Amino acid sequence: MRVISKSGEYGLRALLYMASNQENAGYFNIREMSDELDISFHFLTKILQVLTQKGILQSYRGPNGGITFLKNPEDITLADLIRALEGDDFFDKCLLGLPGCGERQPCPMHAYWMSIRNNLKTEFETTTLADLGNDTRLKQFRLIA
Amino acid sequence: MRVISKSGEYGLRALLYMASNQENAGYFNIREMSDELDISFHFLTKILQVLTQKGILQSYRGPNGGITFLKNPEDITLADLIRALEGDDFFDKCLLGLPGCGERQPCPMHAYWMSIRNNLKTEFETTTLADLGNDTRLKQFRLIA
DNA sequence: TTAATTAAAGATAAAATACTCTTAATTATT
DNA sequence: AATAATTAAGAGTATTTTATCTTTAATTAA
Repeated sequence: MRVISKSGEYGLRALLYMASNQENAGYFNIREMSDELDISFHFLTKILQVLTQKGILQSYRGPNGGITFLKNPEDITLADLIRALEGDDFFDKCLLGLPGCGERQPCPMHAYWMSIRNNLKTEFETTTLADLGNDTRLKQFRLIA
Repeated sequence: MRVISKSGEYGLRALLYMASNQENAGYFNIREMSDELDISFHFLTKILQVLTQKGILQSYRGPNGGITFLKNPEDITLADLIRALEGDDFFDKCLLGLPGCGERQPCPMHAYWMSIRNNLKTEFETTTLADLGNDTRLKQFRLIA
């Protein structure tokens, strides 16, 4: 089950990395992060730009510039991040992909899937980056098979 | 959230259709089904072939041929169907897409995601086509916006 | 003024997905 | 035996999505 795209994966990895290296102070240099996380610099830059536009991160140009959190990690939920990178309707799609499926015209899977989807949504909405980042320091951001 | 591919959607729609029209007896003609469900005949044929190879359906060639259930709808779970069409590792993938992520080398999201994933898996493993097909007769297989 | 950085937009490449076409095999009917 | 109706199988094509790269602009520090 591919739940999120590469953009989502990279964004999540980047934010977890940042959340677990907050002592860093100042701005995170994107080039360094992209090296560290083994993500294409330009691709990562674009992803972080989106998160900046969505009000999750804050950027600063010029020497010693970079990015940092605008909202605190305690206030950024997994759902925020995923909605920003995968689209606002992420948690609202019909399992069968039928156009027009909804309360008024439910598809055969509607009620069943909605309940599952809502559980997932709740889970993601109540988990913050801080929750995840806490003991992340010890863990792997890059695993090589 | 796109959980399943078009193949998965089409396969699920087709099986729900069949499960809710069992009085039909005999074999379901694929051409008719593809018309009814508005799915390309050749594409649907291929999907159903996979399900036949996986031992979920049974086919019969020649005049009045078609497909029917090999296993009973009460014995086909959503998980069976999805595994057949999306791959056996559907419920086992790392949220971050990291190679080598597992118990021995967990990624930062591992424990968290595994628990969510397992709930979903259990849900899908305990829901059969019969459960879903029961009152499907009344519902829409094609919704037009 | 220069160098270091992110911003932005567009171009390209690669991969995955979706779909189509053709031919073969099987079966019923005549 | 011949024909027509079907699914099987595999190859081929098209489309879409995802990922990446390139270039230029804007901003800032030194």
